[in-house]
Amino acid sequence: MVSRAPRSAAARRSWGEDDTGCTILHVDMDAFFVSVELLDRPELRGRPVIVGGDHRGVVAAASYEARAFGVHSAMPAARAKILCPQAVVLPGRHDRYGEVSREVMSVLSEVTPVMEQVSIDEAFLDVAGAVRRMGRPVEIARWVRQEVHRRCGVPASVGVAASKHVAKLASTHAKPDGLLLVPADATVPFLHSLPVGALWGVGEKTQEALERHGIETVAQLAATPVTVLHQTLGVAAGQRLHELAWGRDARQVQPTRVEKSVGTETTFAEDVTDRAHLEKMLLRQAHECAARLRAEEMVAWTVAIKVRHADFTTLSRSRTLQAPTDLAHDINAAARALLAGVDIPTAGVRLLGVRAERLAPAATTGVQGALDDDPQRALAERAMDGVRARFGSQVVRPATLLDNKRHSAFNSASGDLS
DNA sequence: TCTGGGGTCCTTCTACGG
DNA sequence: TCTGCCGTAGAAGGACCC
Repeated sequence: MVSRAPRSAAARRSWGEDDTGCTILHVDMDAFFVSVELLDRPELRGRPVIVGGDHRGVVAAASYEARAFGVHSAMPAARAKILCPQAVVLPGRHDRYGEVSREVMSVLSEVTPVMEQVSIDEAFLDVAGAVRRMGRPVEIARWVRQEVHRRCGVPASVGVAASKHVAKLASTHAKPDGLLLVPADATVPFLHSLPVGALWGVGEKTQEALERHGIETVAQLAATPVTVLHQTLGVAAGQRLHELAWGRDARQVQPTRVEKSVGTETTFAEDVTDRAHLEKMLLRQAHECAARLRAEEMVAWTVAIKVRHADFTTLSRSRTLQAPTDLAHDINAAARALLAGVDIPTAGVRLLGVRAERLAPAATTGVQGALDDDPQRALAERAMDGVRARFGSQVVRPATLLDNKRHSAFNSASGDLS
């Protein structure tokens, strides 16, 4: 996928050869979804290719040929088609991307168990324990790039540095298909060569706030008194950015991550004004959340809904349950009660979502389905998991979600229920 | 141009109990 | 009994990441 962080051409140069202490590798796949598509459809190589971007959608990934026309990820599909009308637009095959991602992560896990997968297409490695076996960090980075390409068929860029933040920025500036080492003693000069928007945590709004204070580069940010940053961005964000601007980042590579919420949301093909229609979607989403909770053997204490109006104003409502649950019945009941307290605007609802929050392990919490006084319901939902696992996710569903000529809740990924 | 879907983290506001 | 203060927790919203 295309990083949205700005890059600096000046930073894409040699910063030195000494990788002493640079044990953090950030491995980032180049235009990952497009790379996988080209792997399966080599005849598209050299052409502008866009993945995603259907009706009301945005671009998920763009080939470098498409990027030459100004196309980038998160760009509305309509805009991308105007900029590059000759692009080949593909719908996206997330199962396939997941398959290749697992192959890539398998290669990385041969280097070290101290690996933190950040997303489908990137991971951090702390190679301190692998140096004796595999060589210096830069040699390991070269091995990673070569083996990922040889075994998985997709290009990877690697950043090598003394901290996660700088390794991440290094891989960004190594793209496409490159390797960039930022030696420990080059950390501050490297950072200070970048625009402020390159820093992790500086998006559009933060950048605007900083620019109002005349801060456009990391060097200017570093020179700004931290108290000014506290006032401008809040204490936490101001402190964090000031530390990052001086190359101070003590975060460790964390091999195990604990999930804090699971959710699903759907943008309707057309804005919806019918409350019954919305409730039907909530039920579908509650079942999806619950199935994922059970698959991960977690229960949730809090249920939240998200409602985006046609004019893009977005509101959320949440409720903490009397007891944690992994049942769609409980999640749906809470979500439906929350939706009941929300006015449906005459222009309609664009997006609806359900999220299960404050997760806890089911085994140690041990209160599954406590809200539900019907034990048969829990058995039924678990039986549905078994059937889906064996015959596919579409074979069993609540009766209220069964298709008919007017309502086909499961028919469209974009959530067109009518 | 018109804005997905999956998440995390932080700030602000409010309610509540001592 | 009422009011003010303080700490804490929950809710809501916003910004950010990929």
